[in-house]
Amino acid sequence: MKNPITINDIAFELGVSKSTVSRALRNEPNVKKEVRSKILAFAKEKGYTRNEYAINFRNKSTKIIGIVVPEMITSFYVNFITRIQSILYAKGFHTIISISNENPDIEKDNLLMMESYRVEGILISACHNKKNIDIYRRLIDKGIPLIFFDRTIDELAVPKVKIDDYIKSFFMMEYLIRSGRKQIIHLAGPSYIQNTLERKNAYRDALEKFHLPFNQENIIESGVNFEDGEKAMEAFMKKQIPFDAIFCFTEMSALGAKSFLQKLHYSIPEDVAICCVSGTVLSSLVYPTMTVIEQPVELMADYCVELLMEKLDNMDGPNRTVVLEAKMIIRDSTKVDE
Amino acid sequence: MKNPITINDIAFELGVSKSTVSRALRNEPNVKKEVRSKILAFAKEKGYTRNEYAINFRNKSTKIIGIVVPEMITSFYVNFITRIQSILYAKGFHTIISISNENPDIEKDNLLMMESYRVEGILISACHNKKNIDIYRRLIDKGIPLIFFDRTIDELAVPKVKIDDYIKSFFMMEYLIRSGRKQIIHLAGPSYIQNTLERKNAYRDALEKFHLPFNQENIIESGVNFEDGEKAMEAFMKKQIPFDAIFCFTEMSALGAKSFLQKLHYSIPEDVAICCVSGTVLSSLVYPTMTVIEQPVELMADYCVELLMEKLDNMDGPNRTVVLEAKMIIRDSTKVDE
DNA sequence: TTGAAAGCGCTAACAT
DNA sequence: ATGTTAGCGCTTTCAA
Repeated sequence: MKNPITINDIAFELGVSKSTVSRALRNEPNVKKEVRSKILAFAKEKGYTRNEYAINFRNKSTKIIGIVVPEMITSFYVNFITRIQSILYAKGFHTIISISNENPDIEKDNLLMMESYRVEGILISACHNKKNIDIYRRLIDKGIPLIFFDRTIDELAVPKVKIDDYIKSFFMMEYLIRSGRKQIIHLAGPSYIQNTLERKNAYRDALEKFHLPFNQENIIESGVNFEDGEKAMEAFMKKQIPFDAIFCFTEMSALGAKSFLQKLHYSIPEDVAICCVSGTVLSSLVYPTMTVIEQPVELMADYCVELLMEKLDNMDGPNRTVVLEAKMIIRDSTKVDE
Repeated sequence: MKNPITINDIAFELGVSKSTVSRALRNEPNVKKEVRSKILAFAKEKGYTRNEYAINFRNKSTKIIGIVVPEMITSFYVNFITRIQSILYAKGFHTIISISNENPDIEKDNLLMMESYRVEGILISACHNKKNIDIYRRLIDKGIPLIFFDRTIDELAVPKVKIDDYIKSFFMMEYLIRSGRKQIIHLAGPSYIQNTLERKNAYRDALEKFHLPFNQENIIESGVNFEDGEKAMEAFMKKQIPFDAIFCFTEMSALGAKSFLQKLHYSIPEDVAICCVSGTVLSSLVYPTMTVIEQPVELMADYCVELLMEKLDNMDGPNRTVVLEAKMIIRDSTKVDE
C-alpha cells in the first residue's frame, strides 16, 4: 500500500502548521475561512483520509462496538446486525462482527481479539451458558460493557434483552393442545443454552395444566441446526414414538425434522403441527404450514443499543433486563385464536 | 473504560526498560529467560492486552481485510464470510464486514470507512455495476487491492472470481426445453447487475438454438429479493402470459414468485418448473421441487483469498479472473440427465 | 542481553 | 487565528 498522505504533508505543502490543518479538517471554528477552504481543497485533491489508528490511538477512543453472534444461518441475527449497524452508524460507531459458529473457543478468540481492538462495548448472544463466563467477567471488569441478547445467561449481572420464552412456549403448547393434539413431542435445544430450559419447562407445565402425561421419552435434546433436526427426528422415528405435533427449539431444527420426514416419504398429515420458537422471515414465507414464534428482532436491536448507551454513560449504572414479547404466528390448518 | 495496562507500566513495575518488555511480549529471542518469564507472568496477572491501535499505527500494518456484500438474506454470502473469516484468521488477518443492502450509497460509505481504517485489501461483491466505479478506482490507485467476486464488473481491471453464469444458465434452459417446456418465462435480475445480462443472453440464445420464439414480453426485470419476485409474478399474471416454466434470477425472487402464486391459490402443476441461479442451502432443503444452480461458495472464498494474497505480495501483478463451474441441481418431477 | 531515544499521525493545552 | 510542543503505546535502530 502506498504511503497515505498525512496532515504533516498538507501542512508542509501549504506552509501552515499541522494544528491548523487538523483544526480545519475537523471543522473547528477558529480557522480563517480562506485557509480552511485552501486546506480542504488540497486534502480532497490529494485524497487525504484520516488515519483512524492514529486518531483512536491518540484519543483513546475507538468508537467500535463488537457484535458476537452464534450463527448467521437464520435471518434473525442477520436482521439484528443490519439494524444495529444502521443505528450505531448514525451515532458515529462502527462495528466488528464475529460469528462463533456455536463454538465457545471461537467465541473466546473473537472476544480477546475485540479486547485488543479496544472495542468500547460488546453485544453478545452467547453460544454456551457456562464455558466463557470467566472471559465475560474479565472484560466487564476491564470496563467493557457487555450487553447480552437472545441467548442470555442468568447468573451474570449484566444488561440483558431477552424474549418471553417461557410464556410464549407455554402459549404455543396451549394452542396445540386446545386444537386437539394429544401426542406432542419436543425437539428441545441443547442443554448449554439457557433458553432450552425455559422452553422445556413450558412444555412440561403446559402438559401438566391440561392433565396430559409428561414423558421424558418424548423430549429429544438436539442442536440448533438443520442437521440436528434431521438426526433428532430420526431418533424419534427409531423409537417409534407416535406424535401428532412437534414442538421444536429452533426453526432450523424444525425444518430439518420436516425434511427428514419427507425423505422417508412420510407424508405429514395436515393435523400434525410443526412449530417452533424463533422464526425467520425466509422459512415463514417458504413454509406456509409451520406455526412459529417470531422474535421482535428490530425491537431487540433497539433495546440493545439503548442499554449499551446507558452503560457507556455510566459503567456502574444498573443492569437492566428487558423482556420482549414475542409473537405467535399460526400457520396451521386448524387455526385457533391466539 | 478503565485505562488498560501498557508496556510502560510493566516496565516500570519490574524495573526493566520498555524495549525489553516489548521484546519479551513478542517472543524475540534475545531476552534472558528469567526476565522473559517474569514479564510474561506479570503481564498475564495484570491482564495485559496489546493495543492494536498503537501497534498498527506504529507498524503501518493493520492486518484487516474488508468484506463488502450486497446482502445477507441468502446463505450464500453468510457462508462465504464464514469461510473467509476462518481462512484469513489462520493467516493472522481480521475482517470488517459491511452489508450494502443493495444500496450503492451505503456501499460507498462503507468503502470510505474501510479506507480510513486502513484495511489492507477488500473483497467485494458489488451492488451496482456503475455507480461506485470511481470509488473502486480510487481505492485501487491508493494501493488497496480490491478483489471482486460473484457480482463482478467487467470494465474494471481487477482480480475477479465469478461463476460460469452464461453457460450454466444456458444448460438450465436446455434442460427445461428438453424436458418439454415451451413457454418459459424469465424473471430477470436488475439491469445494474452484470450477471443479469449474461443470464438474459443465455435465455435468448437457448430459445434460439431450439427455434423457440423469443419474446421480450416474456422477460420481466425485477430486483433480487423475495418481494421483487412477488411483484414480478404479479405483473406476469396481469399480462396473462401463459407459462410452463419460470427461470428466475435469484432464489429469493423465485421463492417470492412461487409464494405469490400460492397466495392466489394457483396450484402450480407438477410440470411447471421453477428454477433459478444462485441457490442457497436453506431453500434447497426446504423446497424440494425447485431446480437450482448452486454456486460453489467455498471454492469462491478460497480463490478470493488466493487472489488477494497475490495482490498483497505484488500490487502490480496480473489481474487474474477465475471462473468457477456452478452445479445444476435438478429438483423437478421430470428429471433429465445434466 | 539490555537500555535510550526517535518517531509513526494526530490532538489539545498552551503560547502568541 | 495560528503555531509550538508534548505525548498517546509501541517497535526498532543504535549504542552499551
